[in-house]
Amino acid sequence: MRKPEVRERILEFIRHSFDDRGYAPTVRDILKGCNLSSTSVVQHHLNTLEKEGRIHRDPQVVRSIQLMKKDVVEVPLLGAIAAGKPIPVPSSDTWTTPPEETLKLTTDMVGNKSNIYALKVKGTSMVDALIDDGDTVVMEAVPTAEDGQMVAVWLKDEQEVTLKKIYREPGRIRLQPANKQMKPIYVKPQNIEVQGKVVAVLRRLSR
Amino acid sequence: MRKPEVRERILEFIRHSFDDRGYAPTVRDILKGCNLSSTSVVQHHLNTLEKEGRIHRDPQVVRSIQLMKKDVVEVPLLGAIAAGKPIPVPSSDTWTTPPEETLKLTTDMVGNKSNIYALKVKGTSMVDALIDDGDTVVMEAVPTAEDGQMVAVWLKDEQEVTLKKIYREPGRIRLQPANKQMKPIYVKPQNIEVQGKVVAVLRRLSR
DNA sequence: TGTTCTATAGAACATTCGTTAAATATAAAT
DNA sequence: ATTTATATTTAACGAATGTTCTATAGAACA
Repeated sequence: MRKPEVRERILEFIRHSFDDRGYAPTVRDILKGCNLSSTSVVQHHLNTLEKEGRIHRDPQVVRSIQLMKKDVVEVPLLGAIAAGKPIPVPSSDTWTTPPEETLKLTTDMVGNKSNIYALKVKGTSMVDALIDDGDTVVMEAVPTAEDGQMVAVWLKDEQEVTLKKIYREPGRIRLQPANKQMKPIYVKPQNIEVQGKVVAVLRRLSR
Repeated sequence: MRKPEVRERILEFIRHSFDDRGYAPTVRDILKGCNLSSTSVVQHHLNTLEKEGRIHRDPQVVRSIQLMKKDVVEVPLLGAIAAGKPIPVPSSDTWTTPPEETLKLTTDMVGNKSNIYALKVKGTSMVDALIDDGDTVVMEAVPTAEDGQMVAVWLKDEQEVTLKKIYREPGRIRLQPANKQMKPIYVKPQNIEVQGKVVAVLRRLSR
Protein backbone atom coordinates (compact mmCIF):
# COMPACT_ATOMS: atom_id res chain seq x y z
CA MET A 1 0.00 0.00 0.00
CA ARG A 2 1.50 3.31 -1.07
CA LYS A 3 0.97 6.01 1.51
CA PRO A 4 2.49 9.20 0.23
CA GLU A 5 -0.12 11.33 1.99
CA VAL A 6 1.33 10.41 5.35
CA ARG A 7 4.72 11.72 4.31
CA GLU A 8 3.21 14.94 3.06
CA ARG A 9 1.62 15.38 6.45
CA ILE A 10 4.94 14.67 8.11
CA LEU A 11 6.70 17.25 5.94
CA GLU A 12 3.98 19.75 6.73
CA PHE A 13 4.38 19.03 10.43
CA ILE A 14 8.14 19.55 10.19
CA ARG A 15 7.61 22.88 8.47
CA HIS A 16 5.21 23.95 11.17
CA SER A 17 7.69 22.94 13.81
CA PHE A 18 10.32 25.21 12.30
CA ASP A 19 7.87 28.08 11.92
CA ASP A 20 6.35 27.77 15.37
CA ARG A 21 9.29 26.74 17.50
CA GLY A 22 12.37 27.40 15.45
CA TYR A 23 13.80 23.91 15.43
CA ALA A 24 13.13 20.46 14.07
CA PRO A 25 10.80 17.98 15.77
CA THR A 26 11.94 14.69 17.25
CA VAL A 27 10.72 11.33 16.06
CA ARG A 28 8.34 11.25 18.99
CA ASP A 29 7.10 14.78 18.27
CA ILE A 30 6.14 13.60 14.81
CA LEU A 31 4.56 10.50 16.27
CA LYS A 32 2.16 12.56 18.37
CA GLY A 33 1.75 15.40 15.92
CA CYS A 34 0.73 13.16 13.05
CA ASN A 35 -1.27 10.66 15.10
CA LEU A 36 1.02 7.79 14.29
CA SER A 37 1.35 4.75 16.46
CA SER A 38 5.00 3.86 16.68
CA THR A 39 8.39 5.48 16.44
CA SER A 40 9.27 2.79 13.93
CA VAL A 41 6.61 4.06 11.59
CA VAL A 42 8.09 7.52 11.83
CA GLN A 43 11.59 6.19 11.28
CA HIS A 44 10.41 4.33 8.24
CA HIS A 45 8.84 7.39 6.65
CA LEU A 46 11.79 9.59 7.54
CA ASN A 47 14.15 7.09 5.92
CA THR A 48 12.00 7.10 2.82
CA LEU A 49 11.87 10.88 2.74
CA GLU A 50 15.62 10.99 3.03
CA LYS A 51 16.04 8.50 0.18
CA GLU A 52 13.76 10.72 -1.87
CA GLY A 53 16.03 13.65 -1.09
CA ARG A 54 13.32 15.70 0.56
CA ILE A 55 14.91 15.91 3.97
CA HIS A 56 18.34 15.36 5.45
CA ARG A 57 19.29 13.97 8.83
CA ASP A 58 22.61 13.66 10.61
CA PRO A 59 22.72 10.19 12.14
CA GLN A 60 22.68 10.09 15.94
CA VAL A 61 21.97 13.81 16.13
CA VAL A 62 18.71 14.77 17.74
CA ARG A 63 16.48 17.33 16.05
CA SER A 64 18.72 17.33 13.00
CA ILE A 65 16.02 17.08 10.35
CA GLN A 66 16.55 19.66 7.66
CA LEU A 67 14.11 20.44 4.88
CA MET A 68 15.85 20.42 1.55
CA LYS A 69 13.73 23.22 0.12
CA LYS A 70 15.68 26.25 1.16
CA ASP A 71 14.01 29.40 2.34
CA VAL A 72 16.78 31.92 2.22
CA VAL A 73 19.44 32.37 -0.44
CA GLU A 74 22.61 34.33 0.00
CA VAL A 75 23.66 36.13 -3.17
CA PRO A 76 26.91 38.00 -3.69
CA LEU A 77 26.68 41.75 -4.07
CA LEU A 78 29.26 42.11 -6.80
CA GLY A 79 29.40 45.84 -7.26
CA ALA A 80 27.70 48.67 -9.03
CA ILE A 81 26.16 49.03 -12.44
CA ALA A 82 26.17 52.33 -14.23
CA ALA A 83 25.68 53.38 -17.82
CA GLY A 84 29.09 53.51 -19.44
CA LYS A 85 30.62 50.70 -17.48
CA PRO A 86 30.60 46.95 -18.07
CA ILE A 87 29.06 44.83 -15.38
CA PRO A 88 31.79 43.68 -13.03
CA VAL A 89 31.05 39.96 -13.19
CA PRO A 90 34.17 38.07 -12.17
CA SER A 91 35.24 35.38 -14.59
CA SER A 92 35.33 31.90 -13.15
CA ASP A 93 39.12 31.76 -13.22
CA THR A 94 39.63 35.16 -11.67
CA TRP A 95 37.42 34.15 -8.81
CA THR A 96 38.99 36.04 -5.99
CA THR A 97 37.16 35.28 -2.79
CA PRO A 98 37.67 38.36 -0.67
CA PRO A 99 35.31 39.19 2.19
CA GLU A 100 32.51 39.52 -0.33
CA GLU A 101 29.48 41.50 0.54
CA THR A 102 26.39 39.37 0.32
CA LEU A 103 22.68 39.95 0.34
CA LYS A 104 20.25 37.52 1.92
CA LEU A 105 17.11 37.03 -0.14
CA THR A 106 14.24 34.59 0.05
CA THR A 107 13.14 32.09 -2.54
CA ASP A 108 9.83 33.97 -2.49
CA MET A 109 11.74 36.62 -4.38
CA VAL A 110 14.27 34.90 -6.60
CA GLY A 111 12.99 31.36 -6.90
CA ASN A 112 15.50 28.54 -6.85
CA LYS A 113 17.86 29.88 -9.47
CA SER A 114 21.62 29.54 -9.36
CA ASN A 115 24.22 31.88 -10.86
CA ILE A 116 22.55 34.74 -9.11
CA TYR A 117 24.22 37.98 -8.14
CA ALA A 118 23.17 41.45 -7.19
CA LEU A 119 24.29 44.87 -8.35
CA LYS A 120 23.78 48.33 -6.95
CA VAL A 121 22.53 50.84 -9.49
CA LYS A 122 24.45 54.10 -9.67
CA GLY A 123 22.87 57.06 -11.39
CA THR A 124 19.49 57.65 -12.91
CA SER A 125 20.28 56.41 -16.39
CA MET A 126 17.88 53.49 -15.95
CA VAL A 127 14.78 55.45 -14.98
CA ASP A 128 13.20 54.50 -18.27
CA ALA A 129 13.32 50.93 -16.98
CA LEU A 130 11.69 52.12 -13.76
CA ILE A 131 14.95 51.64 -11.93
CA ASP A 132 16.16 54.43 -9.70
CA ASP A 133 19.50 55.50 -8.35
CA GLY A 134 20.32 53.30 -5.38
CA ASP A 135 18.11 50.42 -6.41
CA THR A 136 19.47 46.90 -6.34
CA VAL A 137 19.05 44.62 -9.34
CA VAL A 138 19.22 40.88 -8.92
CA MET A 139 20.71 39.24 -12.00
CA GLU A 140 20.99 35.74 -13.33
CA ALA A 141 24.19 35.20 -15.30
CA VAL A 142 22.97 33.92 -18.65
CA PRO A 143 24.57 34.53 -22.05
CA THR A 144 21.28 34.68 -23.89
CA ALA A 145 17.67 35.58 -23.24
CA GLU A 146 14.20 35.08 -24.60
CA ASP A 147 12.14 37.78 -26.24
CA GLY A 148 10.49 40.11 -23.81
CA GLN A 149 12.85 39.48 -20.94
CA MET A 150 14.59 42.31 -19.18
CA VAL A 151 18.31 41.95 -19.73
CA ALA A 152 21.50 43.84 -19.15
CA VAL A 153 23.00 44.50 -22.58
CA TRP A 154 26.44 45.81 -23.36
CA LEU A 155 26.29 48.19 -26.31
CA LYS A 156 29.70 47.85 -27.92
CA ASP A 157 29.66 51.00 -30.03
CA GLU A 158 28.28 53.16 -27.28
CA GLN A 159 30.49 51.49 -24.64
CA GLU A 160 27.55 51.37 -22.30
CA VAL A 161 25.42 48.98 -20.29
CA THR A 162 21.68 49.39 -20.11
CA LEU A 163 18.71 47.45 -18.83
CA LYS A 164 15.99 46.89 -21.39
CA LYS A 165 13.48 44.39 -22.60
CA ILE A 166 14.89 42.57 -25.61
CA TYR A 167 12.99 41.66 -28.78
CA ARG A 168 14.54 40.05 -31.84
CA GLU A 169 13.23 41.50 -35.11
CA PRO A 170 14.28 40.79 -38.69
CA GLY A 171 17.73 42.27 -39.16
CA ARG A 172 17.72 44.24 -35.95
CA ILE A 173 17.11 44.03 -32.23
CA ARG A 174 14.59 46.17 -30.44
CA LEU A 175 15.43 47.31 -26.94
CA GLN A 176 12.26 48.38 -25.19
CA PRO A 177 12.31 50.40 -21.99
CA ALA A 178 10.08 49.12 -19.25
CA ASN A 179 8.38 52.46 -19.15
CA LYS A 180 5.73 52.20 -21.82
CA GLN A 181 5.69 55.93 -22.41
CA MET A 182 9.24 55.83 -23.74
CA LYS A 183 10.36 54.92 -27.24
CA PRO A 184 12.35 51.78 -27.99
CA ILE A 185 15.81 51.90 -29.52
CA TYR A 186 17.01 49.66 -32.32
CA VAL A 187 20.47 48.19 -32.66
CA LYS A 188 22.35 45.81 -34.93
CA PRO A 189 22.71 42.27 -33.57
CA GLN A 190 26.53 42.50 -33.75
CA ASN A 191 26.52 45.56 -31.55
CA ILE A 192 25.12 43.95 -28.42
CA GLU A 193 26.15 41.40 -25.88
CA VAL A 194 23.75 40.03 -23.28
CA GLN A 195 25.37 40.21 -19.87
CA GLY A 196 22.61 38.76 -17.77
CA LYS A 197 18.95 38.54 -17.10
CA VAL A 198 17.21 40.72 -14.54
CA VAL A 199 15.47 38.50 -12.03
CA ALA A 200 14.30 41.12 -9.57
CA VAL A 201 14.54 44.78 -8.65
CA LEU A 202 14.72 45.91 -5.04
CA ARG A 203 14.33 49.38 -3.65
CA ARG A 204 14.79 50.17 0.01
CA LEU A 205 13.39 53.41 1.33
CA SER A 206 13.34 55.11 4.74
CA ARG A 207 16.55 53.56 5.88
CA MET B 1 35.70 39.02 36.36
CA ARG B 2 33.44 40.15 33.54
CA LYS B 3 33.82 37.86 30.54
CA PRO B 4 31.61 39.16 27.79
CA GLU B 5 34.09 38.06 25.11
CA VAL B 6 33.38 34.44 25.91
CA ARG B 7 29.68 34.96 25.30
CA GLU B 8 30.38 36.72 22.02
CA ARG B 9 32.37 33.69 20.97
CA ILE B 10 29.52 31.44 22.02
CA LEU B 11 27.03 33.46 20.02
CA GLU B 12 29.34 33.35 17.03
CA PHE B 13 29.66 29.60 17.40
CA ILE B 14 25.89 29.21 17.54
CA ARG B 15 25.52 31.25 14.37
CA HIS B 16 28.10 29.08 12.64
CA SER B 17 26.28 25.99 13.77
CA PHE B 18 23.09 27.20 12.13
CA ASP B 19 24.89 28.21 8.95
CA ASP B 20 26.97 25.06 8.65
CA ARG B 21 24.63 22.37 9.91
CA GLY B 22 21.18 23.92 10.00
CA TYR B 23 20.43 23.41 13.65
CA ALA B 24 21.47 24.62 17.06
CA PRO B 25 24.44 23.17 18.94
CA THR B 26 24.15 21.29 22.21
CA VAL B 27 25.75 22.41 25.41
CA ARG B 28 28.53 19.92 24.80
CA ASP B 29 29.00 21.09 21.21
CA ILE B 30 29.62 24.57 22.55
CA LEU B 31 31.94 23.18 25.16
CA LYS B 32 34.21 21.67 22.54
CA GLY B 33 33.72 24.36 19.92
CA CYS B 34 34.67 27.20 22.23
CA ASN B 35 37.38 25.32 24.14
CA LEU B 36 35.58 25.54 27.42
CA SER B 37 36.13 23.14 30.22
CA SER B 38 32.78 22.21 31.64
CA THR B 39 29.14 21.95 30.70
CA SER B 40 28.34 24.04 33.73
CA VAL B 41 30.36 26.91 32.31
CA VAL B 42 28.35 26.71 29.14
CA GLN B 43 25.10 26.52 31.08
CA HIS B 44 26.10 29.56 33.06
CA HIS B 45 26.85 31.62 29.98
CA LEU B 46 23.71 30.44 28.21
CA ASN B 47 21.63 31.41 31.21
CA THR B 48 23.23 34.84 31.19
CA LEU B 49 22.67 35.22 27.47
CA GLU B 50 19.05 34.31 27.94
CA LYS B 51 18.65 36.84 30.76
CA GLU B 52 20.14 39.43 28.41
CA GLY B 53 17.53 38.49 25.84
CA ARG B 54 20.04 37.50 23.20
CA ILE B 55 19.00 33.87 22.91
CA HIS B 56 15.99 31.79 23.83
CA ARG B 57 15.85 28.21 24.98
CA ASP B 58 12.98 25.86 25.66
CA PRO B 59 13.73 24.06 28.91
CA GLN B 60 14.36 20.33 28.60
CA VAL B 61 14.40 20.55 24.83
CA VAL B 62 17.67 19.62 23.20
CA ARG B 63 19.11 21.85 20.50
CA SER B 64 16.44 24.46 21.17
CA ILE B 65 18.70 27.52 21.24
CA GLN B 66 17.29 30.25 19.09
CA LEU B 67 19.10 33.46 18.22
CA MET B 68 16.91 36.46 18.87
CA LYS B 69 18.26 38.41 15.92
CA LYS B 70 16.02 37.14 13.19
CA ASP B 71 17.16 36.67 9.65
CA VAL B 72 13.89 36.18 7.85
CA VAL B 73 10.66 38.04 8.42
CA GLU B 74 7.28 36.88 7.26
CA VAL B 75 5.04 39.76 6.23
CA PRO B 76 1.37 39.50 5.35
CA LEU B 77 0.43 40.17 1.76
CA LEU B 78 -2.73 42.09 2.44
CA GLY B 79 -4.03 42.75 -1.03
CA ALA B 80 -3.65 45.11 -3.92
CA ILE B 81 -3.17 48.83 -4.17
CA ALA B 82 -4.55 50.77 -7.09
CA ALA B 83 -5.31 54.42 -7.69
CA GLY B 84 -8.92 55.01 -6.72
CA LYS B 85 -9.05 52.51 -3.92
CA PRO B 86 -8.10 52.84 -0.25
CA ILE B 87 -5.41 50.55 1.02
CA PRO B 88 -7.02 47.46 2.52
CA VAL B 89 -5.31 47.62 5.90
CA PRO B 90 -7.37 45.66 8.41
CA SER B 91 -8.19 47.53 11.58
CA SER B 92 -6.85 45.95 14.73
CA ASP B 93 -10.32 44.96 15.95
CA THR B 94 -11.40 43.52 12.62
CA TRP B 95 -8.36 41.31 12.61
CA THR B 96 -9.69 38.32 10.81
CA THR B 97 -7.02 35.68 10.56
CA PRO B 98 -7.92 33.76 7.46
CA PRO B 99 -5.32 31.68 5.61
CA GLU B 100 -3.43 34.89 4.87
CA GLU B 101 -0.97 34.96 2.08
CA THR B 102 2.46 35.88 3.35
CA LEU B 103 5.75 36.91 1.85
CA LYS B 104 9.06 35.89 3.35
CA LEU B 105 11.62 38.69 3.34
CA THR B 106 14.99 39.13 4.96
CA THR B 107 16.06 41.78 7.42
CA ASP B 108 18.62 42.76 4.78
CA MET B 109 15.63 44.13 2.92
CA VAL B 110 13.25 45.53 5.49
CA GLY B 111 15.34 45.97 8.62
CA ASN B 112 13.82 45.07 11.95
CA LYS B 113 10.60 47.01 11.64
CA SER B 114 7.26 45.84 12.91
CA ASN B 115 3.80 46.71 11.55
CA ILE B 116 5.00 45.67 8.14
CA TYR B 117 2.79 44.50 5.33
CA ALA B 118 3.00 44.11 1.59
CA LEU B 119 0.72 45.15 -1.23
CA LYS B 120 0.59 44.16 -4.86
CA VAL B 121 0.43 47.12 -7.22
CA LYS B 122 -2.31 46.99 -9.83
CA GLY B 123 -2.10 49.26 -12.83
CA THR B 124 0.50 51.72 -14.03
CA SER B 125 -0.76 54.74 -12.16
CA MET B 126 2.39 54.78 -10.02
CA VAL B 127 4.96 54.82 -12.81
CA ASP B 128 5.88 58.34 -11.86
CA ALA B 129 7.07 56.85 -8.57
CA LEU B 130 9.07 54.31 -10.58
CA ILE B 131 6.63 51.60 -9.55
CA ASP B 132 5.27 49.32 -12.23
CA ASP B 133 2.20 47.18 -12.61
CA GLY B 134 2.78 43.95 -10.71
CA ASP B 135 5.39 45.35 -8.35
CA THR B 136 5.14 44.68 -4.66
CA VAL B 137 5.42 47.51 -2.17
CA VAL B 138 6.39 46.82 1.41
CA MET B 139 4.71 49.25 3.78
CA GLU B 140 5.11 50.22 7.39
CA ALA B 141 1.83 51.19 8.98
CA VAL B 142 2.50 54.65 10.37
CA PRO B 143 0.02 57.52 10.69
CA THR B 144 2.59 60.20 9.96
CA ALA B 145 5.84 60.63 8.09
CA GLU B 146 8.85 62.87 7.87
CA ASP B 147 9.58 65.19 4.99
CA GLY B 148 11.06 63.46 2.00
CA GLN B 149 9.75 60.01 2.80
CA MET B 150 7.77 58.03 0.30
CA VAL B 151 4.28 57.52 1.67
CA ALA B 152 0.94 56.20 0.60
CA VAL B 153 -1.48 59.11 0.82
CA TRP B 154 -5.24 59.00 0.58
CA LEU B 155 -6.50 62.05 -1.33
CA LYS B 156 -9.96 62.63 0.09
CA ASP B 157 -11.34 64.87 -2.63
CA GLU B 158 -10.00 62.74 -5.45
CA GLN B 159 -10.91 59.50 -3.64
CA GLU B 160 -7.59 58.05 -4.62
CA VAL B 161 -4.44 56.55 -3.17
CA THR B 162 -1.03 57.42 -4.54
CA LEU B 163 2.58 56.89 -3.63
CA LYS B 164 4.63 60.06 -3.43
CA LYS B 165 7.38 61.76 -1.48
CA ILE B 166 5.85 64.13 1.02
CA TYR B 167 7.08 67.64 1.86
CA ARG B 168 5.35 70.04 4.21
CA GLU B 169 5.35 73.63 2.96
CA PRO B 170 3.70 76.73 4.41
CA GLY B 171 -0.03 76.32 3.93
CA ARG B 172 0.20 73.36 1.62
CA ILE B 173 1.75 69.97 1.12
CA ARG B 174 3.90 69.08 -1.82
CA LEU B 175 3.66 65.57 -3.17
CA GLN B 176 6.71 64.84 -5.27
CA PRO B 177 6.88 61.90 -7.63
CA ALA B 178 10.00 59.77 -7.35
CA ASN B 179 10.65 60.41 -11.01
CA LYS B 180 12.50 63.70 -11.04
CA GLN B 181 11.34 64.52 -14.55
CA MET B 182 7.75 64.78 -13.36
CA LYS B 183 6.11 67.76 -11.72
CA PRO B 184 4.97 67.73 -8.11
CA ILE B 185 1.35 68.24 -7.12
CA TYR B 186 0.20 70.45 -4.28
CA VAL B 187 -2.67 69.73 -1.92
CA LYS B 188 -4.30 71.23 1.13
CA PRO B 189 -3.29 69.58 4.43
CA GLN B 190 -6.92 68.71 5.20
CA ASN B 191 -7.26 66.82 1.95
CA ILE B 192 -4.73 64.09 2.72
CA GLU B 193 -4.33 61.21 5.06
CA VAL B 194 -1.09 59.28 5.38
CA GLN B 195 -1.80 55.58 5.15
CA GLY B 196 1.69 54.24 5.56
CA LYS B 197 5.31 54.59 4.72
CA VAL B 198 6.93 52.76 1.83
CA VAL B 199 9.78 50.68 3.17
CA ALA B 200 10.74 48.82 0.03
CA VAL B 201 9.72 48.12 -3.54
CA LEU B 202 10.13 44.67 -5.06
CA ARG B 203 9.89 43.68 -8.68
CA ARG B 204 10.15 40.08 -9.83
CA LEU B 205 10.89 39.44 -13.47
CA SER B 206 11.28 36.31 -15.60
CA ARG B 207 9.11 34.19 -13.43
C1' DT C 1 -0.57 -19.92 -4.22
C1' DG C 2 3.54 -18.06 -3.08
C1' DT C 3 6.67 -14.09 -3.24
C1' DT C 4 7.85 -9.47 -2.48
C1' DC C 5 7.38 -4.82 -1.19
C1' DT C 6 5.59 -1.55 1.87
C1' DA C 7 3.34 -0.11 6.07
C1' DT C 8 2.50 -0.86 10.98
C1' DA C 9 3.19 -2.42 15.91
C1' DG C 10 5.44 -3.00 20.29
C1' DA C 11 9.28 -3.27 22.95
C1' DA C 12 13.74 -2.58 24.39
C1' DC C 13 18.44 -0.68 24.05
C1' DA C 14 22.16 2.79 23.80
C1' DT C 15 23.34 7.54 23.51
C1' DT C 16 22.84 12.04 23.65
C1' DC C 17 22.05 15.72 26.25
C1' DG C 18 19.83 19.12 29.66
C1' DT C 19 20.21 19.78 34.36
C1' DT C 20 21.76 19.96 39.06
C1' DA C 21 24.65 19.94 43.21
C1' DA C 22 28.50 20.96 45.87
C1' DA C 23 33.01 22.77 46.18
C1' DT C 24 36.48 26.04 44.74
C1' DA C 25 38.32 30.15 42.66
C1' DT C 26 38.50 34.86 41.32
C1' DA C 27 37.35 39.53 40.89
C1' DA C 28 34.72 43.56 42.36
C1' DA C 29 32.50 46.15 46.01
C1' DT C 30 31.98 47.85 50.74
C1' DA D 1 39.36 42.41 55.60
C1' DT D 2 34.95 41.01 54.68
C1' DT D 3 31.35 40.47 51.78
C1' DT D 4 29.26 39.66 47.42
C1' DA D 5 28.75 38.53 42.75
C1' DT D 6 30.58 36.06 39.09
C1' DA D 7 33.23 32.24 37.06
C1' DT D 8 35.08 27.51 37.04
C1' DT D 9 35.59 22.49 38.10
C1' DT D 10 34.03 17.88 38.80
C1' DA D 11 30.73 14.52 38.95
C1' DA D 12 26.55 12.47 38.37
C1' DC D 13 21.38 11.85 37.57
C1' DG D 14 17.65 11.21 34.71
C1' DA D 15 14.93 12.54 30.88
C1' DA D 16 14.86 12.94 25.95
C1' DT D 17 15.69 10.79 21.82
C1' DG D 18 17.73 8.05 17.87
C1' DT D 19 17.97 3.29 16.72
C1' DT D 20 17.22 -1.62 16.22
C1' DC D 21 14.87 -6.07 16.44
C1' DT D 22 11.09 -8.95 15.70
C1' DA D 23 6.44 -9.81 14.36
C1' DT D 24 2.22 -8.86 11.71
C1' DA D 25 -0.71 -7.40 7.86
C1' DG D 26 -2.23 -5.92 3.39
C1' DA D 27 -1.46 -5.10 -1.43
C1' DA D 28 0.69 -5.95 -5.90
C1' DC D 29 2.38 -9.30 -8.88
C1' DA D 30 3.79 -13.43 -11.17
